[in-house]
Amino acid sequence: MDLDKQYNSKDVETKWYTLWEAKGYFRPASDRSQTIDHRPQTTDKKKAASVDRGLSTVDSKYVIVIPPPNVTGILHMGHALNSAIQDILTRLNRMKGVDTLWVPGVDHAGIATQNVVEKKLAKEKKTRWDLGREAFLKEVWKWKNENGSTITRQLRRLGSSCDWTRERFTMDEGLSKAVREAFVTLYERGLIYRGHYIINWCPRCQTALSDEEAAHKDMQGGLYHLKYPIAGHKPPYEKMGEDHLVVATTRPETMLGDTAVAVHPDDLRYKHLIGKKVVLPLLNREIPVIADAFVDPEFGTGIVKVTPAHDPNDFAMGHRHNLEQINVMTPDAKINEHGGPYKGMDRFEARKKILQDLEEQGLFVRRDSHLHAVGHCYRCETVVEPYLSKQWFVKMQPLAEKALKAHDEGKTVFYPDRWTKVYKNWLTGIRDWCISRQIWWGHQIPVWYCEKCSTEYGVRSTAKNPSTEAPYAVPRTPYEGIIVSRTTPEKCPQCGSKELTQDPDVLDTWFSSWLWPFSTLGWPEKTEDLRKFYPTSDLVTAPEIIFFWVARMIMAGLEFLGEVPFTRVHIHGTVRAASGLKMSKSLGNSIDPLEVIEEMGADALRYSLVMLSAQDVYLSREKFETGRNFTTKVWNACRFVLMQIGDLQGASHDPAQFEKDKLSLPSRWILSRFEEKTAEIERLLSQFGLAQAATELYHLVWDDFCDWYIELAKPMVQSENVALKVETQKVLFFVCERMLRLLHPFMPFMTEEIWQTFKVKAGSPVTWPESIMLAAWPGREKQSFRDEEAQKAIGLLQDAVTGLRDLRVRSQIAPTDKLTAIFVCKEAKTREILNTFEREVKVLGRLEALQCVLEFKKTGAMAAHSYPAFDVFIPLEGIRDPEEEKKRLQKKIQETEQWIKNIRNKVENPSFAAKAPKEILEKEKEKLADAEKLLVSYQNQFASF
RNA sequence: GGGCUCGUAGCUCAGUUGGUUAGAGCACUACCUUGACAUGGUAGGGGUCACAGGUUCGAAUCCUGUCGGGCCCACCA
Repeated sequence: MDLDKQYNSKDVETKWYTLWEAKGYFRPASDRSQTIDHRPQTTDKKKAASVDRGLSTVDSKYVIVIPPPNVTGILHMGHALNSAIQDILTRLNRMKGVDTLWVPGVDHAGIATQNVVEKKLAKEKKTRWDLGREAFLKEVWKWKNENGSTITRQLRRLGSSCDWTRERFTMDEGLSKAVREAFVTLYERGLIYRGHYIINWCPRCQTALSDEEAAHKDMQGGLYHLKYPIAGHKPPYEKMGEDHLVVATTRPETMLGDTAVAVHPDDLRYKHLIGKKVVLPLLNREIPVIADAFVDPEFGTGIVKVTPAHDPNDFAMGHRHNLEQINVMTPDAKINEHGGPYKGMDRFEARKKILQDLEEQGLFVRRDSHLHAVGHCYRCETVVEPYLSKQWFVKMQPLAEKALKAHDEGKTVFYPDRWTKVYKNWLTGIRDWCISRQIWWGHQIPVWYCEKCSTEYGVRSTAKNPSTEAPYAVPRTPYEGIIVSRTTPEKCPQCGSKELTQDPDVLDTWFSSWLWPFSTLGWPEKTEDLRKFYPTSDLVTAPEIIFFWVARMIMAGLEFLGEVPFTRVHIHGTVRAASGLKMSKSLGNSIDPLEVIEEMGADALRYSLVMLSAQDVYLSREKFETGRNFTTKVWNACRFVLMQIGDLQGASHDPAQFEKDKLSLPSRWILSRFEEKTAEIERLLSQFGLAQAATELYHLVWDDFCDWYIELAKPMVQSENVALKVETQKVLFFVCERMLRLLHPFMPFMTEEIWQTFKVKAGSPVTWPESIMLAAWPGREKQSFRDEEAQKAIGLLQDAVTGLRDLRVRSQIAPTDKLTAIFVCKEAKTREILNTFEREVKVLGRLEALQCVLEFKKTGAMAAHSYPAFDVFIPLEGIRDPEEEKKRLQKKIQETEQWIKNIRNKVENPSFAAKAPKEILEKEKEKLADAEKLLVSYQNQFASF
């Protein structure tokens, strides 16, 4: 019945998690056949009526949206923090009796997963092309089935109480259906188009990426200045603007695709050259000099080489001037047949060779060191290439407008608020979303091309000038020869041909993730879950995911269901290594959450993380010790309580069992303290202040409960006064049980383990829920124990005891020596209180006897400690170092005088009296009185030397 | 270039809408293996709240500027 001396996190965690899941506690209450009574039970009906049972919100629901982790992922600290926060919110609401749902799952992580499997194949010297699409996909599924549940298994280790019966995967049948529905719906609404544009291309993954997937990093690179001869001139080229122009570029290899050179139309230096031709070196192609306002005359020479197929700006310029687009690269970033002699070279190899060749021809001017942002593939870190290709896009502006409107109507709220701006800015300047990926693992685009009436994927042949497919000129009717369909079509509706080919590309993984809040609930079917749980309540995620996911989910929710998918968005900090860098495996600075769980337990991990999460979390191993020590403290405190209460009959968690006025002061105090802090914690939690709430709880448990109440209770439970003894046992039990419930969302495992023992202890006739998970959250109960008087009294007691302890240390009196102390207090009230606490002060201050007197003259060797309300003296064999003592007192006197001066200045300032609130004024006056009393005490002491 | 954020004890950070003599954890010093707990207890030392102005009776907190970190966004080659 009692708890083991040491907490065994491993066994306890497995035991309870298995049971919780088996019993269906993770499922929403409305799903379970038996109704669970969340109310604390009481045997006294009359008193019960006065207690708020926390049932008022039973009709409401709480649904949290979890970011689906990547199927290839393993749990890292970011997940751990994210899941800990979500689990706290979930457990909290469940305890409040709210119908609570948390749907878990993973996304298929198209590129990442495909990379993993391709790497595996590479070991057997095979590529996906060797296998073919179908066989390759089989391999990926095989891999997924074998390895894809790692992360969800790890989430369980953390204690995440998600409803695993509803677990989803973005490639599930249902979610795939949702993806098709979304695609086709958007297409029908004219919000999806296919176009020939510059996109971010990863040469290693060989696929297009969205703008968000190309992470820009500042890199020190070169800005190369090159000479382009003006047509008709011969080397040497020495007169800039007459026989040649100088252009600057960071990517010299793209010059192979140059189709113009541009200057600003008003740039007088070059006006005469507009319309003339220059000769593209190495390839000896004549290209025109054009005028375009995009060119910044201030930058470099004011002349830009224009490569429409390899740079988004040049692409736009190319459109304005009807320039040819010459793609000089193959999908794996080698120079293609348009690159003449450089064909077959890798882009960086070609760069070197080109610079070398230019140098030989006297066309290389110089290289400047240049810091610029270079895009990198977020999955493999390869430098992405702006690349011209035909891709599918979602037209974002109409979607973004809805999201912005919803936000203005107050339908979405960010915590903390500053992220609102980030969100809105992104939406305001949003660009179209490239959703097609040239990989195989994912949702294949539900578009079919008729082999008869459309050649080569339909539109490509008709698009000689891609400008006819500008993003905001989307045809209202489907492209001819293109079939966009929710189901696999059998024949072409135009010509009846059965020779149909599905678009080989798949959709961006986020195109399935952005549907998550409703696709997981069954959409597009009109399911019961969807009706009941949509829209959801909260989303908890990290800032880096706002664009990828949060904003897009909001847009999707509004577009497909007409409602925001969640109202509150909680953005927590990023987890970083102590060095400030992002934690990542490749940097070797990561701390594996599972190792921490093994070593210290999941509860310690969770508590530490949450306490640190007020801002970005900078982690080092030692930081987990705080949580570990705290869990140990809780364990031991509960162990003590269990030992003390023995076989107490009728131990109950019913607040109605106590009559405030009849309790001892310490009990009144701890009950008051708990009530006060519980309200505070409730307040903090309601505004997502989890870190602050965890800190409050930490101090409540450690400082108030363990350091003071338990110490005060020790003499009381050993008292011969049976009534006092039993009362104290009951309060210990009551407070401790309540503490466990407050702690449960933060440290689920240990609290359950202890609580079950408590439950056994409580015995009949009190009935308890089966698990602490189903017990009531104490935050909403009626306030009935607030007790100013007790708080004041215990404050005095704490001063008295602390003062005595201080005296002992300062006077070097052995802790075991019993002493007699004299308390001098002017006020009868204070004397009365100290007298009441005689027993407690004696025990905690290790006294043999104590006296409370009105006045006292120090005689002989005595040490003293002063408080505004009283002085305390103890006899002393001999003062160790009188000079030290004198100095100390002098310092104290000085400090106090300064203090008094400060308050005087304040209080006696007429403006203060006129303008400050009365409360503050009163407080200041009290302070002044206290300070003056203190000063007198110090001066008296000093005088006695 | 734009935006956000931070600068408080040796270290990591709390500090609500301005109002106790600015707090905690770790580290440090001294004492304590006391029957819940040494992953502990008691007591103590340690801070011009980055800097300079301003608003105010009153500023760590609000405003302006400066310096110094970090992050995000951005198509200037």
